[in-house]
Amino acid sequence: MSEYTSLEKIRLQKIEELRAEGIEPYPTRAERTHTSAEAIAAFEAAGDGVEVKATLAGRIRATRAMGKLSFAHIEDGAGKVQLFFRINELTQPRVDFFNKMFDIGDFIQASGVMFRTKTGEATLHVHDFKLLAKSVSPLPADKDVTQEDGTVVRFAALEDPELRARQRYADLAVNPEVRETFRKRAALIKTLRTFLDNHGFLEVETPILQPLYGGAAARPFETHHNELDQDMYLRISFELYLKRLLVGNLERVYEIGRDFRNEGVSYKHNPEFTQLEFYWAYADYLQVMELTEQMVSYAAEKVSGSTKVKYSEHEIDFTPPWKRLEMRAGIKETSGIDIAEHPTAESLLKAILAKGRTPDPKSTRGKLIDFLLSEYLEPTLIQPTFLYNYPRDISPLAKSMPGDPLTVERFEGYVAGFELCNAFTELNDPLDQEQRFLEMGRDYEAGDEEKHPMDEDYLRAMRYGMPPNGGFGMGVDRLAMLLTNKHSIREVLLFPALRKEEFGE
RNA sequence: GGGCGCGUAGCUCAAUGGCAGAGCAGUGGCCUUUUAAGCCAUUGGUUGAGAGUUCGAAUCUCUCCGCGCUCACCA
Repeated sequence: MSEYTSLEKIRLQKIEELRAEGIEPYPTRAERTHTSAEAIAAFEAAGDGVEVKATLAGRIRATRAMGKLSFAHIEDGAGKVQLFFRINELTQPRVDFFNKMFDIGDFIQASGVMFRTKTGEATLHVHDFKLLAKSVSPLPADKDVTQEDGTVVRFAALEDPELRARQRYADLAVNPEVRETFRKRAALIKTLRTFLDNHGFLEVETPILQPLYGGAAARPFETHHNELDQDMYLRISFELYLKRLLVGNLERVYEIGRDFRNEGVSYKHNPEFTQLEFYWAYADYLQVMELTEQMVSYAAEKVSGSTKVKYSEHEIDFTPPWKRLEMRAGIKETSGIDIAEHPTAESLLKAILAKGRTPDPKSTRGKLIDFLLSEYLEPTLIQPTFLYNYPRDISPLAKSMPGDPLTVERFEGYVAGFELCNAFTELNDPLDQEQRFLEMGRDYEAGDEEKHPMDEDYLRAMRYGMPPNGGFGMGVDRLAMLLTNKHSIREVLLFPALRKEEFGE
């Protein structure tokens, strides 16, 4: 345990004094009749001369002592309300007791009658009060005031992004808009569930701890089961397990849960993130496209109140239909390179080098196309756009287009210049799938660390027969960013991954 | 992992080679309708850690730690 600061020592001293006076600083039970918002609403609704009694409970956020009277603001889950202490009802020693022993950050219970102050604020006139929990460490100091025009001005807010993420509890305690962000996030996830439930999808849970990983090109976290003496992996996607369920005649399934990828961290990547995947029997990627724009616009409407949301300097319009752009055309338009004219990696690499760009020279053709996509096309895709038809060699689980074996029926949804979702007409041919795994295995030999291992059980499932189907995956955190106007994934994760903190011994 | 930047009181920030400061928070006092309450007084620092240069380092150099931005990576 680290040393207490001088401010903390003063508060610890107060705790001792309270106990010496027979006052428990952490009493077991609390009472309240109204939340702050309920008390104010009841007061506003009551007619003149009607007394509104209330017992409130919350955390002290500001105090203003004036000798024979004191004001304080407390905050609870519903908002803030002002308390008014006066010697007439409480006696001077009780007012002094409040001023001396209560600090910002303490939890208090106060009973009294609602009234309006000279400045018009609905306030609890306190007749009795009680400490509910003493705060030892001062919250990161923060004061704000709502001005007459309704704007909130914040003074000395807690802003350090590291501290805010590491001590999210303090961030939440002092920054109400952070609480609002996470309420919106919860609403988003609930909305996605409702939408899929209403469309006949069954929510399922598949293993997070897996003997073999797959379904995406990513490096996994590895762990070990002691009793089984077996290496295990944290899943990098849900895909292969959800598609096993289609074999089992569950026609529409979805899962919302955590994926883990042992890779870099950035404003749009966290090592664990929330993924939504669904698989839809007898549908293809075009039907999935339509369901996607419906689902996302529905979520935007429910969470933000409109299918148009402000993001940075843009207004993103999720109203269907979204723009559809064939990937080849989009790349040609933005980079000037027509990938169809370059059927080999060598030829395409030459064309890119001629532009003065330098991709990894060992890249496959698919990787080069992806390079063009992210370098030229992706930043231009601000409004929701479906890019469709992808090269086969970077899509080992997607079905080829009839008559064009090198292209697969796949789309990705882009918004605000980043990838939001990824979907395809799923490969359901077990022999083709085995071939793709083998190709991936060869790439793996060549040193790529992100290739699919052969999943024999998945192939066994496929051999029983899998209905044709469309599959879909979406980064829920990224959608949460879009709907809350946040520009880092850390802002929509309560506890984002951070380097381990060193505490003194 | 590479590049750039940042780290000063509990919080937000000054001080660019010459006495480490302000506002808020805290502590003591005055104050019966305040709301960033006000007024008077006052506490609080190993300037992220360590080493070096210098008469003198928050400031310059090096190493380390942490964070941010960015590149790579992330089909």
